[in-house]
Amino acid sequence: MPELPEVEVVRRGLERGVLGRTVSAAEVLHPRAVRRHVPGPADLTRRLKGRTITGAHRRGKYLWLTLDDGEQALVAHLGMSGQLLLTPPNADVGPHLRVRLDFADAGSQLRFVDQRTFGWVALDEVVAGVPTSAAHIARDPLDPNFDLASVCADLRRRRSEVKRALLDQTLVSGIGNIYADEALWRVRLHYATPAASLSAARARSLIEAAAAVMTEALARGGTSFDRLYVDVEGHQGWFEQSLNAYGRESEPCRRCGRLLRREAWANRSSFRCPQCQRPPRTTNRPG
DNA sequence: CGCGCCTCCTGTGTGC
DNA sequence: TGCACACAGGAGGCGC
Repeated sequence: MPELPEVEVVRRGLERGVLGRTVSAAEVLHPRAVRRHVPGPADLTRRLKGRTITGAHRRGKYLWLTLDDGEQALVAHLGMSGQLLLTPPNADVGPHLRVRLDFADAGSQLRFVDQRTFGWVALDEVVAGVPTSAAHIARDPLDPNFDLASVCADLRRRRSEVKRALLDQTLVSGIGNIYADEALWRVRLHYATPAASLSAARARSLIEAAAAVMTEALARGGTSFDRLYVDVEGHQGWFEQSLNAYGRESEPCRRCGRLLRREAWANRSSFRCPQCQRPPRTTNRPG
């Protein structure tokens, strides 16, 4: 499941692998993969042909390649299982290839491969440095212009559980289920704690913990928990072994030794330590 | 309008 | 062994 660190690894790979290269042809093999490109697959491939890639950018989990016309970008969201791979042109094609870009230099191909097709690619107009499809996405904690104080203030105004707020990409972007659970474990917070009940210091430490764990994950090449995340060369990341909460059901907490629990939450799973991350006190008490 | 539930999708694992 | 079903979840859409 690609979250910020995994998407950043892919972005860096693309920066090394496709900058300055000119698209000679594009093919869409599954229409669902370009559903966010409203004019349709034919329009996408026609407009990509002949364009040179000038930059590789990211905000949260959104990734985009700017083009030499100065106004358009090829935007990609990897969803659950999307991969952007640079492969030799004659490399085997698996069952999940959705979009393919050939380059005029006849070097590597850029392939969008996606088993579950929650991901997508689209050509989008860039406004104020951000594609329109990502305009609603908040800055992420690794953005130089990330405003920590402002995000903490917004977090404390939320009338929802803290984990729900962490996962809201319009509040702070880049955090998914894995790094949300890791950040909550680091600051000993239960996922159901009301966001509005956090002190300013606690809110700040939580966002800082999310930033720290994602920075550490990036340094290890990301988390390849379900083997669906790989970099542009097909290599896995190595942060899974450093996870303290996610995926560690019935394993001992690395702080206190109690066995971690997996609990159903919002149609998903949450992992927590029953000792370090106690449930919030119920708020609907008389008086 | 804020909040939270539902849905999209397919490979993998499990239980009967 | 084969079938049925639960599970994984990012995020847009929609209902309250």
